[in-house]
Amino acid sequence: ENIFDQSRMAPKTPIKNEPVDLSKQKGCTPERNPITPVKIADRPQSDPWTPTANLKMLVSAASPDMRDREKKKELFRAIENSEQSNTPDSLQYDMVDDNMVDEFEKQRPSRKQKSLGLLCQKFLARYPSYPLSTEKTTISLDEVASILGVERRRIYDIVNVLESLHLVSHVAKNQYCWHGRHNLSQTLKTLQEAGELQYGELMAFFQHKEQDLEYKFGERKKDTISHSQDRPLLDFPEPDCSSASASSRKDKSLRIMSQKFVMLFLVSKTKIVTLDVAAKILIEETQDSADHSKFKTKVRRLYDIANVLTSLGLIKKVHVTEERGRKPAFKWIGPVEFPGKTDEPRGHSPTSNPLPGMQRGACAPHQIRGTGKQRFTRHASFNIAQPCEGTRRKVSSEPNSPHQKRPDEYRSNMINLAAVCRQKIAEDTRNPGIASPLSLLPVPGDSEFCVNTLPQAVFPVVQADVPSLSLPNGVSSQTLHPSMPAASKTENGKPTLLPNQPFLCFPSSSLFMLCGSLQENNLRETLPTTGDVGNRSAEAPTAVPPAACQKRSSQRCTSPSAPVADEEPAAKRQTMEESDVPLSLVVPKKSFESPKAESTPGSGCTSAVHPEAFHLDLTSPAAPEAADKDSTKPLDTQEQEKWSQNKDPDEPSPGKEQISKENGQQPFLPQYLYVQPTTGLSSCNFLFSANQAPGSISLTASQLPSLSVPYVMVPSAALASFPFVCSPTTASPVSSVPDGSFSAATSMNFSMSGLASTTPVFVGTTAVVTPKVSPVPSVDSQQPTHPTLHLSPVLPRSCSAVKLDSPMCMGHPVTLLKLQQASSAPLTPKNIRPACHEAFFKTPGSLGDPITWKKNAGTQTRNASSVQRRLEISSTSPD
DNA sequence: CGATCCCGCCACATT
DNA sequence: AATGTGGCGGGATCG
Repeated sequence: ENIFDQSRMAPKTPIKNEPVDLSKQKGCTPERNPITPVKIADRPQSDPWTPTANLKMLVSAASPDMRDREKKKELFRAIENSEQSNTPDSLQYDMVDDNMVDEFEKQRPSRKQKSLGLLCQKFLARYPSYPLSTEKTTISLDEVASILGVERRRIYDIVNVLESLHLVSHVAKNQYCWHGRHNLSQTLKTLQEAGELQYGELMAFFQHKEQDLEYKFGERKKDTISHSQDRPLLDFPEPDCSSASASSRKDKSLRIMSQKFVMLFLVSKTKIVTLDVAAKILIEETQDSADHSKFKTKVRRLYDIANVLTSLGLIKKVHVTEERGRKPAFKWIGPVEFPGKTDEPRGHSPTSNPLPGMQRGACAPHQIRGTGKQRFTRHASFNIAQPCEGTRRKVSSEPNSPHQKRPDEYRSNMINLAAVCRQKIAEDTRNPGIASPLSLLPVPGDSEFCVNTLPQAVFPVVQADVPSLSLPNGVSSQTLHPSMPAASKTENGKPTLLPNQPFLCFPSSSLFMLCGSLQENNLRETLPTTGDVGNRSAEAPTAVPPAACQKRSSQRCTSPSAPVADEEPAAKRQTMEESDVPLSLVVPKKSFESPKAESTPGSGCTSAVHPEAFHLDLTSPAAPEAADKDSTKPLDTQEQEKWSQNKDPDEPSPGKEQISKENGQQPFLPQYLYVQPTTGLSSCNFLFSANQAPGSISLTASQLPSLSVPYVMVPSAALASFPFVCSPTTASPVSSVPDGSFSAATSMNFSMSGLASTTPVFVGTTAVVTPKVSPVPSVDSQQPTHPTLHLSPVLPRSCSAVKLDSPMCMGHPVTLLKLQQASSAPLTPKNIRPACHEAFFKTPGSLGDPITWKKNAGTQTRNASSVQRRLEISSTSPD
């Protein structure tokens, strides 16, 4: 049989004719069933191979057995080489459709025949573009490799790129899960948004300016952007399955590069990206270091990626002739607008319908959508209930599967929030500047999130915030993690203050805290971006809303409405102008409407900001708590939408106003917003701290990555139990370093004490906690310290400390302390699931591993908090 | 001769 | 240690 295949394949037209078997592994079952390929019907026949489906099927059926791939491989090769010439016949059969003129060419295994692009086509031919939601298709690397007659290494190249677009996910060793293109549009949208943030300016710049500038710019960006870019993968929220494993590892540069590359296209106005430009932009690395070899290597990789993307029909090769001559380039031929989902053939897809609730501002929709990608499924806190989660959900939902998609969603939500928050803050702040990168600390209840959520993913978005600049991804990500732990629940805590450090304590039921400092560092860079944004916003009021929103959103999500947009840009500009200005947060009342506020229109968000002493009182202690949540999903959903949309400026909430006022009063002092959630969001509360007074500025100056730790998000549920304490960077004496600049970035500390009932969580932006930081503040500030998260175990046993260093990140050191009660037992992320809610904190296992850390955190979070319940509900209900 | 990019060594991660 | 992943760059081919 094998031979048979091979022979067929061999002759295959050089082009895509070769038949590929598609069917094959659709079954979830590990074992392959020779099932008839249902897919055939399903799949869009786009594939040239279709005609040969029968053969394919046969082949596929046979294939399973072929374990002896090695043997096969050899055979294949031998066969191919020798036989190709010999057995063109087979081709002929299949070939019918096209006669490739050059059939002859194929004769020898010319290099082309072995090209990655061709291989990828074969690979893609095996799976339906739009698999039925019900069926899961697993891909066995070995199998595929053997069937296609290539080494695994090549399959990795393909899969990695596909994975970056979420067409597949890494399920387990040697196992990938085929998702198809259902979520492609979402993914692209997300990438576009992220791309806008990260590369928007850049691309604009390039496009406009051309090479000359490029160089300069390039250098510049290196400073600013480069660091941020690299690090974190740009993951984005992904719909479904996320492979758990993936993230931690090295860089997976191919994946990241792939995403970045795609971003460039999406951001590009012309939709054409030249290789060299892409390579330059994508070269992260050390700024100056030997570019040449690197460049070369980068280009090689880009070719690899381009081949796969070409096979996907997303780009095509073109040449751009410039003054200098013609340069190789690729043109995006895939979907450009992602209002909804482009790809989905089926209506069923969740996304297809915008939520009823969301219509409103352009922004909202898009955001939602973005979120949507993830699909509302998950985020308990937000509860986006989506009826439809359909496809992706399944995957994610699987109890078993280690990976969860949720995280993504969660992330996306987070992101949205962050964006919103930032905006507000930014707006509020005098320095419009913007945004400093936010670090989000989600403290999700679900371990899953943690797991899935890779820092990267979330962060990227976050990073995005920082518009033009690069955000230190790592930082952000790191931050998140820490947050997680924080999330752990404590029971109520009473607000406690720390004597020395400025902390905020709140007893809160569930709430989200966002502590952020805004920095303007990168103003310059931002400028360009800003301009673009502004323009864009103006241009596309509605249609583009999403994109536009995001773009600007990064910092501020302004409402779609033009006016708003204008404002923001203006702010930014100002900021730029006033680089020096300390970041004070000024909260514009109207603008300020916090997302939460929106969310809780009725409920009333209470926002309390106390600049003084950083002390926050949460009046709303009561926070209705999560309880509400349980009750209403629908609401939640809406709320969610709102959330996502929250950008919309429209709804100012009183609370906001107050906050703004307060902020206004003391710009310098850290500001916090606390919003109580009402229904949908109910559980989430947000605190924004805009502290960083002057310091922030310094940062800018310092060049540090712009990161400030702007916000901390805590999942309400998680928080609910514990008291949260935040210390704004600024305040910290230690870090006091004049430059708070760095300090800001510095660190966030979270400590969770596992007091019996209540665990206080401290979040401090200041480096204070971290020894390193404190000691040499100034220095640190100067240098980008590695952003590190330190989790110091407060309690000997129960506590686990994790340190995360992200080289990338500039230094926000974060200290996290988790205290857990003894009770907690380490949980495996996988296990996580519902069952062990309690265990969350425990994980001890890998201290070092951030991921692990996250997981743990996630777990922790999970307690029975309302959030969880929601999640469960949500997940289930759809099912 | 420059553009492409296959091939597979080898390092690092996971099991 | 074995095996899975995947970075990386030499050098072969293509055009």
